[in-house]
Amino acid sequence: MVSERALHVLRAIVHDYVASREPVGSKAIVDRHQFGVSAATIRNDMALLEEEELITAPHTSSGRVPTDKGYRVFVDQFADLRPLSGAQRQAISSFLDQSVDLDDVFARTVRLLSHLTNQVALVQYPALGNARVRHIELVPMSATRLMTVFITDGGRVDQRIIELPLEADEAFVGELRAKLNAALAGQVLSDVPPVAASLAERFAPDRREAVGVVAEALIGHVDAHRTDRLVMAGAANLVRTEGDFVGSVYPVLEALEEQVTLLKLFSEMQVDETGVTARIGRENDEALKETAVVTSAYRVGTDSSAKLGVLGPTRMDYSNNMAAVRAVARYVSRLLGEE
Amino acid sequence: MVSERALHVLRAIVHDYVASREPVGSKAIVDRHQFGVSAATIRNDMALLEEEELITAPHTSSGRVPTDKGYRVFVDQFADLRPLSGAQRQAISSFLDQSVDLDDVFARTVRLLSHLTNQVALVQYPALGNARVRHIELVPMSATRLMTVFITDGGRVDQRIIELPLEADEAFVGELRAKLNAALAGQVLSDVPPVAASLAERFAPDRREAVGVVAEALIGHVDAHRTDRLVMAGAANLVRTEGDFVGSVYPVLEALEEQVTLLKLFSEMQVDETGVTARIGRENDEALKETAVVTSAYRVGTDSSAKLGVLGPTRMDYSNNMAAVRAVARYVSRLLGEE
DNA sequence: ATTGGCAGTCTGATCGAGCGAGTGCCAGCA
DNA sequence: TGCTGGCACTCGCTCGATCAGACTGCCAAT
Repeated sequence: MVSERALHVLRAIVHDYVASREPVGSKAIVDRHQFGVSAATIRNDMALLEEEELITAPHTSSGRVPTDKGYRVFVDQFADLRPLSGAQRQAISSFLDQSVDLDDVFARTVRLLSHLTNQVALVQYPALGNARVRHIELVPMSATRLMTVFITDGGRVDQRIIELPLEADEAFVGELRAKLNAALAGQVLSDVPPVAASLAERFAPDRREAVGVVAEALIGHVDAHRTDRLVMAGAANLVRTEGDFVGSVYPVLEALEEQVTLLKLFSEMQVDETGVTARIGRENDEALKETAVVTSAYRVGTDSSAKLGVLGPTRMDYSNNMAAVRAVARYVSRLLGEE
Repeated sequence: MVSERALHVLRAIVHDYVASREPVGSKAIVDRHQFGVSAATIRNDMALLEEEELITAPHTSSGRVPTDKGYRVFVDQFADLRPLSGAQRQAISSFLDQSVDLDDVFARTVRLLSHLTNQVALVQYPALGNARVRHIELVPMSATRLMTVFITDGGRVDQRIIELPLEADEAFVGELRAKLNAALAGQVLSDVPPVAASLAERFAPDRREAVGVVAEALIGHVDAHRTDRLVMAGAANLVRTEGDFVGSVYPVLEALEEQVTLLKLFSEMQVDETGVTARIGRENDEALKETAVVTSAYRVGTDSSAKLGVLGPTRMDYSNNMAAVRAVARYVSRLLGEE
C-alpha cells in the first residue's frame, strides 16, 4: 500500500498537471506545496506511486503524469465537492427559471452546464415509460391527412402526420378523438399498445382500416417516448482542449454524434450516494478512452429519472466539474419534480 | 484580362489542390493535364493569374494555391453541376421518405447532407410567419397549470406550460378552448397577437386575468414560429479537415454553436437561378473567413421557403457539394411542397 | 526514514548544410 | 507574337549534431 503522504503527492501531481499540462517533477512539488520534506523524499514516494501505476513518466527523465488509475484514486479520495459560489448558484437558477417548456429546460440546462464547466455537456431526455397519457388530439391537415398529437403528463408532446385510407369528415374525426381519449387518457404508456390495437372493433367495419392506421401512429408515439434521446452542447470545447489527446479528437467527436454510444454510456453509469460519478479513460469505450465523463441523475416527477453530465479530456478539473454537475442536476430535479 | 487557357490552368490548380492539399507547380500541371504546351508556358499563365490575384504562392519558390477570388472564379466559370448518380438519388429519396413528421424531415435532411458531402450540414427551419393557425389545444396539467399546444397548418407544433392565477375547472378550460379556436383557427399568424389581446373582453371579469396569461402564451407561440432556428450535423467533419485552417478551427466551431451568426449568413445568401450559391472565404464574416458555404433554398407549402446547405474549408469539392445541396433542396421542396 | 550529492539519461531547441521543387527570366524559334 | 528550353536563384524542409536543462535513480551519510 502507498503511504498517506504518497497520496498527497498524487494529489499535488494531479493538481499541478491539470493546471499546467506539463509533467510535474519532484522539485516543482516541493516548491509549490508545503510538504516539509526534500525533493529526494518526494522522489521515493513517486517511485512507489509509479509502482502502483498511479502515475507514469512520459520519458525516462521527465516529470510524472497521472494515469487513468491515478485520476480514479484522486477522484475517490479527494472529491471534496465544495458547493458552488453564490454567484454560480444564482446563475443556475436565474437561467433555468426562464424556461418555457420541457424542451426549453433541457436546451438551457445543456448550455448552462457547458458554460459552467467549459466541457461538452450532455443531457438525457427522461424515458417516460411509466408516464400517463394526458390527451390525444387529432388535427385534420387535408382530406386524407391527419396529424396526431400525443401529450403525456410529463409535459412531453409528440406529433406525427399520417395518411388515411379514406376521406375523414369532421364527424369521424370527432368520434375518433372522443373514443381515443375515453379509452386512453390516464393510461400508463405501456398499456397503450394493447388498448390501441383493440380500438378498431368499436367502429363501423368500413372505418376499421383507418382506425388501424391511427392505432399504429399511437404505438409510434409510445415508442418515441421510450426511445432515449439526448442533447449536447459545447463540442467546440473539445477542440480547444485538443492538445490533451494523443490521437485525434476526430473519433471522439464521431462518437458524440452517434447518440447510441452516449446512451449506452449513460445507462451504464451508476450514480452513487454522493450523487455524482466519474468514468475515467479506459473505463469507457474505446473511442472515449482518452476522455472522462462526469454524470449525475435528475428526477422528473415522482418516479422517472434521467442523467446529465459533462465529457472532456481525462485531464480535467474534476472538483469543479463534479460540483457543477451535481448542482445542476439537483436544480433540475427540483424544477421538474415539484409538480 | 486572362486568356482562356489561363482559366483552364486555374481550373487545373483548383482541381489538383483540392485533391492533394499541396501547392501545385507548373510541372505537375503539364504532367496531369493535357494542355499540349510546355511547363514554361504554364508558368507564364500562372504569372498572369497571380497578377489577377486568383492564385498565390505560399513561398517564393513553391507551387501555387487558389485564393478566395480564384475559387470564386472557378465556381462561377466551371460549376457544371452534373446530376448526382442514380444510387445517390436513390439514397436521398429512400432516406427522406421514411420521415414521420416535420421535425424528422429536417433531422434526416441534415444527416443526409452531411454524409453526402462530408462537410458540416445546416438546415434552416422555415419561418412560418404567414402560416395559419390550425388548432389550439389546452391541456390541464394540475389545478393551476395549463399546457397550451399551438398547431399550424405548416405542420409545426409548439407547446408551453403556463401558471394560471386561479384554479381552472373543466368548464372554464372548455369555454376557453372553444372561444380560442373560434377566434383564431384559420387566422394568419401575424393576426394572432391583436386578436389574442382582445379576447379577455369576452369573459367574465374574474376570469380576465387568467385569459390574459393565456393570450400572452399565444403571442409567445407566434414568436416561436417567427424565430428562425436551424439544425446542424457533421461538426466532426470540420475537425477532420483541420489541416486546411491556418488558425484553429475553434472559432469556427464557436460560430457554429452561435446560431445567430449562421442565421445572419443564411439570410444574406441570395440563391440565383441555378438554385445554388457559394460564399467563399472572406466574403463571409471574420470567424468564417477560411470557410466556404454552399446554400440552396427549399420551399415549404406554397409561399414559404428556407435555406439549407453545407459549410467546410474553402478547399472543398465545390462541384460535388453544390450538386448534392441542390439535389437535396429540390427533394425536400417536393416532399414539403406537395400538400 | 530522510537527505544531499552526483552521475546518467532523455527531451527540446538551435544551428547549419544539403537537397529538391519550383520560379522568373532570357534568348532563340515558329 | 506566342511558345519553348535552359539556367540561375530562392526558399522551405529534412537530417544530423550539438547543447542546455530538467529529472531521475542510487548511494552513502545522518
